[in-house]
Amino acid sequence: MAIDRKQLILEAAKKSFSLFGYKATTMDQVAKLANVGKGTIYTFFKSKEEILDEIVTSLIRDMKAEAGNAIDPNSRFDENIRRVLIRFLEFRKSHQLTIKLFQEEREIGTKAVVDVIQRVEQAIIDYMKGIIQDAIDRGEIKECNPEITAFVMLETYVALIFDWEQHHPPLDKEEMSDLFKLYFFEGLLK
Amino acid sequence: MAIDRKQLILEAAKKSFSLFGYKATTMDQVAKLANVGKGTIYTFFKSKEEILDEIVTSLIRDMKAEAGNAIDPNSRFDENIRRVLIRFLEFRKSHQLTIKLFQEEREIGTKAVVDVIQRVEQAIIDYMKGIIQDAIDRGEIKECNPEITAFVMLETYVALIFDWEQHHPPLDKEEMSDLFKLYFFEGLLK
DNA sequence: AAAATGACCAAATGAACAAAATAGTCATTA
DNA sequence: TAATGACTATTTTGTTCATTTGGTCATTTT
Repeated sequence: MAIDRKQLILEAAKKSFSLFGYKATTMDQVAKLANVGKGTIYTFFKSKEEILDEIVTSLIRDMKAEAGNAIDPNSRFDENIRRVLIRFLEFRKSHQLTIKLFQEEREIGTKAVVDVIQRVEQAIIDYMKGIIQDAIDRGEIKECNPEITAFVMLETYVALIFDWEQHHPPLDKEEMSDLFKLYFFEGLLK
Repeated sequence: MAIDRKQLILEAAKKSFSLFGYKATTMDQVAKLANVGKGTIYTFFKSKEEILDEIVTSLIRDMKAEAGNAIDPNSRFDENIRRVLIRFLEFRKSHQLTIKLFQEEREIGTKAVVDVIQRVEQAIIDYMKGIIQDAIDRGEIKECNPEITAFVMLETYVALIFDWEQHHPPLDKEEMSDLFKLYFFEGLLK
């Protein structure tokens, strides 16, 4: 069987995006890395952006799979949702591609990258939304808007992990977990 | 009595910063607006940045005063802290100077402006910290780290007001209030 | 004498232009 | 028929240089 050129291109692009970022990756470079002519790329993809889109689509698939593994049917809802969130953010922290893309979004703001990050974030929120809706249906938590709830939880986690550390000593996993439990599940009121 | 030249300069600078931003304001412009020679400015201030610092210091004083007015001794803690937060963010939304400065921070990232915004944010957190510590002392809420709690509350509010609206219909005050109560005070668990 | 001033300067900025690089096309090739 | 890389229109980058700017200080005004 002949080599799967499309796959070669996707892998080359992913490697280059991870190493140099989206903007700094040239199509010539991708062609060379994939050992194909540049024209070949355009028989599989409409544009550079479409390559990124396809890569991110499979990235989202991987993230969801990882998040699924984090769920333990024997644990309570609040335990599970915290584990899912941690998985998502650790995925993001441990994969070179996501690190580079988030960095490029903040520092350069390349349009295609901003769009794609938005998709990743929405995918996380949609995933959590499902879990939250289930918990409501099962009567484990109070009625609430699942989308807003997922949004607020994600924003809070991101703030605690990325922004708090800008001016304070970082929080360890244990502390994070306790804070989350206190703020979102038990509430501050005595 | 002679005109207070220092005050004239501060007012001229504040007006210009509000209208054009910090970077786009020139010292010649401030001098002209204040009807003083440029050299005079430097008998009162060491640098352009020092003018901004002094303006923001008094801005923080005003914000704290406004926040203080929002506190009603007859209301419960959670009602009060929500009102204080709303006051802070409305202050920020309704004063031309803060609008311009936050915009310049995001869009240009002028160093002096980034520093000054950080000071404003820390001032809000410190103020809330005090209120939270009081509530803990009075036994109204559970033990918690007041600084982290203030930080998370501010981040959440900002996310709901500024980020949520990017891709969703805005939340009205009533909804915001209910969400805040649910997430932070009562908790999601049944 | 003290306070105020604006001409002046070194450094920063940005407009304008040239050169290089790049995404995407298409006639040719294998 | 699938693959290719030379080619092109458009962006991006690098460079130059006139203008602008924050800040100083010798001079003027009070």
